[in-house]
Amino acid sequence: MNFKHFTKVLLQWYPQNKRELPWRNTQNPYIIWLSEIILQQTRVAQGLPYFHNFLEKYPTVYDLAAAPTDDVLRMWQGLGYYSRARNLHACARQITQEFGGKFPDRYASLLLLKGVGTYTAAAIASFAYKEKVAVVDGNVFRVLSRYFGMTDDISSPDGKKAFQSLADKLIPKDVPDEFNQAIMEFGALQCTPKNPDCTICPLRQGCYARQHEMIDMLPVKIKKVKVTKRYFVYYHISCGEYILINKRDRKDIWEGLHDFPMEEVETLDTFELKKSVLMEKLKQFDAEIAYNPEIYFKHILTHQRIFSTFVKVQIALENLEILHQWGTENGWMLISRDAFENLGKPKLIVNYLNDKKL
DNA sequence: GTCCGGTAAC
DNA sequence: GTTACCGGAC
Repeated sequence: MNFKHFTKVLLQWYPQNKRELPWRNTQNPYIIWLSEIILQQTRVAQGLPYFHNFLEKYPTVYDLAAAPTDDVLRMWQGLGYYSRARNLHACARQITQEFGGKFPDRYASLLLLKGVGTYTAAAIASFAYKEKVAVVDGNVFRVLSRYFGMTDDISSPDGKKAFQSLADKLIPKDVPDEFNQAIMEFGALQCTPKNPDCTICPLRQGCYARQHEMIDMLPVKIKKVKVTKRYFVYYHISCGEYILINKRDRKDIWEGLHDFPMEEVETLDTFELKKSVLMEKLKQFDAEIAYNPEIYFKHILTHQRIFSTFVKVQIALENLEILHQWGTENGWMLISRDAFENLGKPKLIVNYLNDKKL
């Protein structure tokens, strides 16, 4: 395994490259805790002035606990994620009221604190008490996934566990605090999210991502696209050998593909043919209409779930000319079945035409 | 405009 | 298990 090499290089790299930051070189849990809460979701440069302001105004956890919540929130102004400030304050009161003013000194007990999750508990436990528990933050995901070629999804709980497990195997028992600082600093300064300079990387030998040209693909983070539901009512309007079709335009799915005239509705449950604007217009034609609301197609895209029904309209041949005119006015085309066959269509339409559900 | 990121609440 | 929370960098 490369474990030994990885850890050795990191521990060697860190003292030569680390930034001098005010919360390093202290084992005061209050200072470490304060800095870690501020640094959650926040870059060092942005958090630094807040850290100084807080420590000046609240030198001890008692000062912070005694402050009005409004003051704490005012101090936090501009830093974002304001639940952190509320939790910071609640945690300070927790410490003074439930823990006699003394921070818990073990990972498991630190997790009981408001606003302290696995990362922050590990950071405090290792930095203040040298407990051998690995921090896993965004930097650690990146460094480990790239060096070891770990493709687990970091946005899933299982993926997070896999990284925690690996980090816990890597962390040395003699200098767990140094290791935690080193791997995060390495991620922040050397193994950066974008354009890392691998030519000067001390871990380039043995780096999986570099050897496999996967720097830009790691870590794997599966985007949680929110799936929206949409409801389409399609009108399959034919006249002899001709059908009325629609070319889909920009700013929506299936740009440039062909489908039918349609109406998008809020939900199919309450859709009624007699309320349809299109049906109203179709009344001018001599037509035969078939619609079964029981039958619908479900179509799944990455970010959309489409439910659609089809209204079949057969128009008398003598209406061909006026149908063509009406279609043109609406930006549709009246073309032969054969011609439609040769146009690109969404899978949903193809499924319908193939009678998948009808 | 897109990406980034710990925790708690849902 | 999934989502809301915020501001800054690019």
